[in-house]
Amino acid sequence: MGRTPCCDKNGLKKGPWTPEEDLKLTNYIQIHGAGNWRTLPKNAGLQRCGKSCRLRWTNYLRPDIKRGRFSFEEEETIIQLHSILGNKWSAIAGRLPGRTDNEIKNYWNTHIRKRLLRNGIDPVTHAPRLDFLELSSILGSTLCSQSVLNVSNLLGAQAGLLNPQLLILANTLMSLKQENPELVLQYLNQTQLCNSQAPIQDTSACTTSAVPCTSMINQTELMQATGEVFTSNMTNFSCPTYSTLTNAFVGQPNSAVPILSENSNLQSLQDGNQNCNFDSVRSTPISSPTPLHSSPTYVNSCSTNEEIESFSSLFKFEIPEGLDINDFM
DNA sequence: AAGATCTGCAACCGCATACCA
DNA sequence: ATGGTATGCGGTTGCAGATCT
Repeated sequence: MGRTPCCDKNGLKKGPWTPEEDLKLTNYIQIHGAGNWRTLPKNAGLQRCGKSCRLRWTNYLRPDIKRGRFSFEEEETIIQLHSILGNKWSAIAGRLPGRTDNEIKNYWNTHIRKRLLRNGIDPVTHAPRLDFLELSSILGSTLCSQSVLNVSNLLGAQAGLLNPQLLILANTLMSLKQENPELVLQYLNQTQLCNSQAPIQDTSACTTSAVPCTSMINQTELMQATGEVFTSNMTNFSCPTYSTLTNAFVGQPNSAVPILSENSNLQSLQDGNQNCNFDSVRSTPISSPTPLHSSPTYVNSCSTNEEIESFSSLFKFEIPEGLDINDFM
């Protein structure tokens, strides 16, 4: 139907609201009630368009608006609702008393979306991202196999479809294993990185299928352990804590490295690895219809607890049953 | 210390839909 | 049925403050 008359007519103010304008709008609505936004600004003595007034009232001045940070419960609710409703912010806001659609939208774009991305979850589909599955598969098949293969050869022509740095990462792990297989195997056994019940030496359990080997791999720890190696090979991929590698491969030879829960992972990261940057490894989500760089903000470092927490659970998704990794190769 | 870059959020823009004459 | 207006909604922008180099 007909287009809304543009708000920016002559004499109408735009931009941030002043306290005086807020007061005028609030006073008017308290007396006359909200509604009839077209005539409201004139009646309230405001040089604003009705649209601007409505937005200001619904998103900021309304007395029932809950200000402040979102609680954990609210955040979980938003994620769940978004997985069902998509970007229906008003519908989501309807289930979160005191929160506006604009506030939820902003919070999604600035916090939740980035956290999901860091966790390897596509914020559009809420499914694990394909490139992370690929990396997981590469790492699993690489580390669990006795034979030394070039990952690019392993993937053949499909390798070009992956983030090149994923290939570098996998190749680096293979190089590490080639240079010092005993340490790698020892570490793999300690961390049960290969999900086989048998020791790594019995590689048949792993080489038959990459998927079982990579399910629920604690890859955060793997990343920590190999971070120093990456530093030498990758300019943008560095974990500055040298002790991490030595602790993992040299220290505590008799004590099994614990399989970390999310919380303990968080603690270990907080203790010494806060500056790890994995973003260079992450590629534009293949499964996402919208390019990553379309977002006005894009994380490029991990420095907050929230990010560290998210980071610690990286790769800890389960590969769905029935998913044939060969479909991607 | 200062400039560059990043981040979060309020506000705007334009399209879609509802409503009404 | 048609067309004009009001309102709702989602995407995007701009800016101030924070952080980084």
